[in-house]
Amino acid sequence: MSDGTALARVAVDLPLSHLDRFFDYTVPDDMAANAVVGARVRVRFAGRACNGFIAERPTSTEVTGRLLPLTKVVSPEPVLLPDQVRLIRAVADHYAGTFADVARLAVAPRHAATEASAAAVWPAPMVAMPPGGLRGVPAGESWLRGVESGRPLRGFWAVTPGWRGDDDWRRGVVQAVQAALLGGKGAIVVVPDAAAMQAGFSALSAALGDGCVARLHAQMGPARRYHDYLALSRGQSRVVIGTRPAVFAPVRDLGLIVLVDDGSDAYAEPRAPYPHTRTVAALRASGTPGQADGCALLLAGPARSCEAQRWIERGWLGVIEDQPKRRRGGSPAMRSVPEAASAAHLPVEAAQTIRAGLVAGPVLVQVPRAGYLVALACQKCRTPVRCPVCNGPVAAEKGADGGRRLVCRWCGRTSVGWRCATCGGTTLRAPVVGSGRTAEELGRAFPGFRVIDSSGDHIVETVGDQPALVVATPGAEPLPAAGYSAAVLLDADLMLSRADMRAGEEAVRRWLNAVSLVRPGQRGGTVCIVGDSHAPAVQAVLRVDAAGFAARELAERAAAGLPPATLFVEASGEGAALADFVGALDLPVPGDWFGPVELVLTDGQLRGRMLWRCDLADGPALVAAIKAAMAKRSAAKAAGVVRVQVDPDQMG
DNA sequence: AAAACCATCAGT
DNA sequence: CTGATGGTTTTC
Repeated sequence: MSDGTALARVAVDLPLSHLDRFFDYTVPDDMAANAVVGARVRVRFAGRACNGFIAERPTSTEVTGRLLPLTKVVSPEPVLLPDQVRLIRAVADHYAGTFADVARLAVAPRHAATEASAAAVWPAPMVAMPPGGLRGVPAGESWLRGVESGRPLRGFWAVTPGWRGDDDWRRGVVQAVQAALLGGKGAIVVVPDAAAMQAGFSALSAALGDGCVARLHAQMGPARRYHDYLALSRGQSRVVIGTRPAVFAPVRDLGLIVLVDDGSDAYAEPRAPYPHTRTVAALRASGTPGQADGCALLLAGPARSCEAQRWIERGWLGVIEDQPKRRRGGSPAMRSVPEAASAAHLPVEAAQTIRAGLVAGPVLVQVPRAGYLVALACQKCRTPVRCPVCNGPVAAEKGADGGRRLVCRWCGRTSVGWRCATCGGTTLRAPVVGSGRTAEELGRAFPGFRVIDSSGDHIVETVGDQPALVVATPGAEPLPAAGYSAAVLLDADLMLSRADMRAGEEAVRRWLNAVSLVRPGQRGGTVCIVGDSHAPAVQAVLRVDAAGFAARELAERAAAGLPPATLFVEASGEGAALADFVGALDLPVPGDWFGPVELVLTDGQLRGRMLWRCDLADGPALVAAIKAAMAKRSAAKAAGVVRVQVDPDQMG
């Protein structure tokens, strides 16, 4: 139908997956000026008032019946660009989710007061590309020139791990953004956390000028977040740095997406449909044939995820990295020592590394996050269990006979038949120990030095150049003013023995991120890994060979039929609902399915979990079938909730 | 939640 | 054949 009536195609905010499409409304004359693409509207849908966005302004409609008019244009602000509409649709389709769910992740919530006050001045960025960064790396310079001339190049920048002042990932990111700006386009930089956002923001502001870089981060507060979001959608700012939501940012004429440390678990969105930032970035950079242009994509970091490796091996990403010689020279000197014979107490060589490092500056000691280490205490009176000989902390180990025995982490002596010295109790409890205790222990071993403890809820952001012992969990390492003189990476074997498909990849990533903060070997920087040097992950760090490790890991995953070489889809829910869902499923492709793999009791209810696996090529068909089954259930108003996750983070 | 749709059936 | 009725499907 095409009779000249003004029309609006609306993405209505509905929770039902069988209604996951656009609906056409007429635009009353008095709303014609405000009803722009991307505007928030109110509409009547099935008798009730709903929120929505105008996704298109079509000139004709397929709908044969009578159209309802828009109820109201909430605001003429175009907060959803056509480019985002396509991206949100593509992400929803990839994850068997709905447009409405993805839109909720993509669009900053409205803050009316901010919208009205508006008119902040965003100066135009200045561009004068500094040396170093990508320009100091083979293939980097030509990559930058390509982006500058508007080509949608995709690259993986393997950042050499070692302290180089501000010439770290930030320098290359600034250059890449400048290349996009020189090409007349905008840029998005996505980082894992708020600390990295601030670090990157400072670097970008210093290079481009104060006040021209927008930030997007869920914890910024509604007013600030909407303020910066509007600056982008209005075209006042062309550059944004932020966490997960930034990958959806309304940047006009997008020329580049940069994703820093793509292996970080912070990129796994915890809300439905659980999109991964790396996948969203790839979808956005790829564009839609015939509809949307793609843009350049740069993944950057010292580590290499299996997914990145897969893209590299398929030629989808080009590698930008130092020659091996420069990579070695730019990295700290590496060594490893086996864990002390008994348990996790500090080996002599690690203590030497710390002592030598403390002469020249701060020393980083990386300890696994609380939850991996277990310290024992008396169940009754909570008194920590101590070694009867040296009063050191004690760990429980399995003895040769299979029975439990206690081993001192200081002196290594074993004991059996423990009895609490305070209350006489004989039952042990195993509370989780954080880095606090380790900091305390290390402080005692190196008296006279300042001890800085950074983890969890007490993260220390920076540390000066004076000698200090810095104990930190992965991701919580304070940024050093002049680099760490040394680092000790504790409990490598423990990190690698986690029951997680990604244990190795994740350990290498965390270690290389720590190594990146240590001065190069030429300037005395030393790193000591405490763990089995035969483990491939430890070898990868010793040889600064993230690429070799990723290639090996990817081959192993492919051989085992694990992601990213295959596609997994997980469905979980209460037993009857899950069974109903499985019944509604019409599997179109060959593949395996497992399940219900697990029946766990959650507050008295049976919860089932089911996994499907198929070749990547069959992925779209499997996902479409899963979506169809969900639509069937939602249309039939079926009872119970089934949660579907495509590419789940944990495979169990 | 409301409207539109559709099959069925009693009353012509 | 028509119009009333009630359950099902659609929803612009």
